[in-house]
Amino acid sequence: MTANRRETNRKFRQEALLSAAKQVFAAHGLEGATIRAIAQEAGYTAGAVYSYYPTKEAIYAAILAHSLHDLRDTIATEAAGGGSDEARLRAAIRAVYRFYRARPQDLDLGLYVFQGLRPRGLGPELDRQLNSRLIVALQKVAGAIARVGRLTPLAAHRETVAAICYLFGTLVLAGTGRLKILDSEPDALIEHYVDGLVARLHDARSAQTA
Amino acid sequence: MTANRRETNRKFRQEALLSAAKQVFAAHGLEGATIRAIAQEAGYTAGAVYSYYPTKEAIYAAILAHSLHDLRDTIATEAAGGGSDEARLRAAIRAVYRFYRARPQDLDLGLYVFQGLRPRGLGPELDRQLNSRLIVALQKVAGAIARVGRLTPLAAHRETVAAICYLFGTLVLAGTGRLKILDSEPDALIEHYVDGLVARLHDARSAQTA
Amino acid sequence: MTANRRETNRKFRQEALLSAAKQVFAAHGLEGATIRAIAQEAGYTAGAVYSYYPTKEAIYAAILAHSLHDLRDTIATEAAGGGSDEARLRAAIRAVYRFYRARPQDLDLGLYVFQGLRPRGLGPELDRQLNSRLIVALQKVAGAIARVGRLTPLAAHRETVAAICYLFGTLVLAGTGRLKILDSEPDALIEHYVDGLVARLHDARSAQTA
Amino acid sequence: MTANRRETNRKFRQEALLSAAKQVFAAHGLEGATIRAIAQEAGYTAGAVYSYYPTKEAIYAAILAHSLHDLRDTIATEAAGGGSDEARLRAAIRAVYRFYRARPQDLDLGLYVFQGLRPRGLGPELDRQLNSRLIVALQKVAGAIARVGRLTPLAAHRETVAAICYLFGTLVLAGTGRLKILDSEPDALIEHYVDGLVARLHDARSAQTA
DNA sequence: TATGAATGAGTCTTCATTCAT
DNA sequence: AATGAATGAAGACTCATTCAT
Repeated sequence: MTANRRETNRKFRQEALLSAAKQVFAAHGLEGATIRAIAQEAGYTAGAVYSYYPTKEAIYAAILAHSLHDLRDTIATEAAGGGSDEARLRAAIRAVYRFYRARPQDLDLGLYVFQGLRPRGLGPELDRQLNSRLIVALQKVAGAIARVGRLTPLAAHRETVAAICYLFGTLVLAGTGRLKILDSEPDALIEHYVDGLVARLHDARSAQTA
Repeated sequence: MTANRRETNRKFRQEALLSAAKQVFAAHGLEGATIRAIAQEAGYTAGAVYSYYPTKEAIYAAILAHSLHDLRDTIATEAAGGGSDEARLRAAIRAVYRFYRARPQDLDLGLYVFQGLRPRGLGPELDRQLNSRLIVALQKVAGAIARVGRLTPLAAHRETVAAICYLFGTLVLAGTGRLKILDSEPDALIEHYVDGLVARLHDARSAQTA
Repeated sequence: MTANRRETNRKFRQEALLSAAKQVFAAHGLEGATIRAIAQEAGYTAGAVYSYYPTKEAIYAAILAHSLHDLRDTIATEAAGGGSDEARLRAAIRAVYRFYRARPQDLDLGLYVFQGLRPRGLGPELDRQLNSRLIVALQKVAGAIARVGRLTPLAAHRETVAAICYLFGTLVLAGTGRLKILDSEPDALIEHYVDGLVARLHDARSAQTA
Repeated sequence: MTANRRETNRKFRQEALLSAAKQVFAAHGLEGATIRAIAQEAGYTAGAVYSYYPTKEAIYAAILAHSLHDLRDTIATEAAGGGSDEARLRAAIRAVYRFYRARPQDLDLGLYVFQGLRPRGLGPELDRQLNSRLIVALQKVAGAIARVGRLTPLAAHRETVAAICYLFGTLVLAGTGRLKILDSEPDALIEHYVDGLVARLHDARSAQTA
């Protein structure tokens, strides 16, 4: 039991550290997120951080994993609510959108990790983990799309991917300030897209029925 | 004349340096693109770089400016070809897509510069330049969309922005390897989107005529 | 207690570093006093220095502050000894003289900091500190002069400033080796001046009495 | 003759360069006086400077030599004017004072060169040259003092050195801004000193006569 | 003589990381 | 588990100086 308690404590502090890291990251950006800053935010010394994470990259990885976990939860929660399939579809897409809109750093991090900026050492293991989580998260959306449009899994998948592309494109452009220049609101763009998508799905269903 | 020759030589070396910078940037990412690495790639000493660019940021700016310039040219060329409005519209969208698909670093840079990672000092001047170029580039697309769908400028603008979102989202996801995991081809996604867009525009036109 | 011990240790090493800095400064001049050289002299790596002083200028400031502190102490001690007002006056002037004669680098630093060579960033804060200390130190001298000569504060002040001019002039010329060329001993010059000053003050007193 | 003309031209440009150096030095301080800045001020490229001076230190040396030359001229001119010995004495001292007051950089340089800040390579040769010039310059003052006070050469020399100490001390303290803090005007201090000196010399003369 | 290109040593500073305590 | 001291490699940038032209 004592060992258990210790383990629990450890986990707890590890989480606290992660939380601090997120805050620093959000406040100072990826580059400004030094180990020292993170430690300080958590009330520790730089050295102490290494009791919990072997490497700075490991912290990034943990944040990212956390983020994806949260994303899955969010989708599950929001898309699980009662209502029609259509309502759940709308909810699922909106959930993803709002999630990243509210946590732009998570988007940055996700892109950062797999982009040219990639820090070495994150390696394929994390990559696989991320991918599986991503797929699981998307399955919800794909399922909803399939049901609303009575599409084959393949067609539903394609439509889902398209939606994801649009979604992330909107998020990125909004996050980089380009949308403002184009005098456009990301929320409206998303709603517009979802409306179009639903309409298309209904059409597909009608065509099929006919 | 000698002065002229010298100036030419200088420009040439400046370009060579930029080229080296692009390569380093492509190979090692933005963070790995140290002045030393760039200089070495170009066969110079670090100090020599400063004869051509006063600052590391200036190099980034130059690359970005270059990229935007090329983009404009590409669009102009590809979308100017004869053919129907529809053909030109397709050409314009494809041009943007192919451009960034072929030069993923340019996409990175464009996003990088205005993101959380943003280096200070590039500032509003470059921002404005980028914006104006972006808008000009988009005008081509918007014009084509308006003509094909006989849309009001406002409606055409909205449709254009949506297309851009989709376009960049696809590019980003492709560039970060996500699309592969989702078993999707970016080319197909783009074609699919364009087809849908054109169809929608034709519908709009018909509705209007009726 | 442990914290106390640590703090003490830290202070100690900080002082050791300062001491090293002074030596480097004395041996290689202000320009030669690079962070690396200082660190090396103290047996550290360059990076370690930054645990103790945030900036190179901070080291300069610390040395200067130290110096001024010592100067005040020296004057207080030497001019506080028993004896007549005259004796105390002589003691005070000699104290300043000997102080800087024994630590020529401190004179350099004091001049350096506020001269054309001035490093930026030391700024007004240190300036004010230096000034206040300077004035306090001089007050002792001015007081003695006033008492010996029964002068008004104003007259005493003027005489004090004159003495300071002479004092520092002698120190600078001695320090730069010019006095040797002129075949003169700084000690003798100071004594001579003090003698003259005292005589003048006595005269003033007599005149007043009469 | 052609060789002569060439030589003349060369000297001329060398002087122009020196002039530029002085200006840069005055404007940016000793540290800010880079070869590039000097060259630019003179309308040259950095490389060209090396056609005239083998080293940066050589430029410093040349400026200093120039300065001393000018000083000698100034004294000669101002102290040569008709009038009593006393008038010439006053004129000589004032000349030195005004000279350096008007060209604080020259004072800096003089101190710089022989102080802890000393750049290597200026060497004993220049030192000797400077010394001899200094002595010559002072001889004028010493002569005047001797005549006014009817002093032995030795006594006159001592008085001269004392005057020099006072003079330079005042200049240095004024230049470093200390005098302002002490609420004193350097001009007044000098006048005061000269008055005192002259009075003393008259006394000495009277004593001797009696 | 003058240029302009280039060098190379050096500057301060930052930071992830290690380790004795 | 945590500290605090220290390292060492790296980073951008500067500048006197050299040299082919």
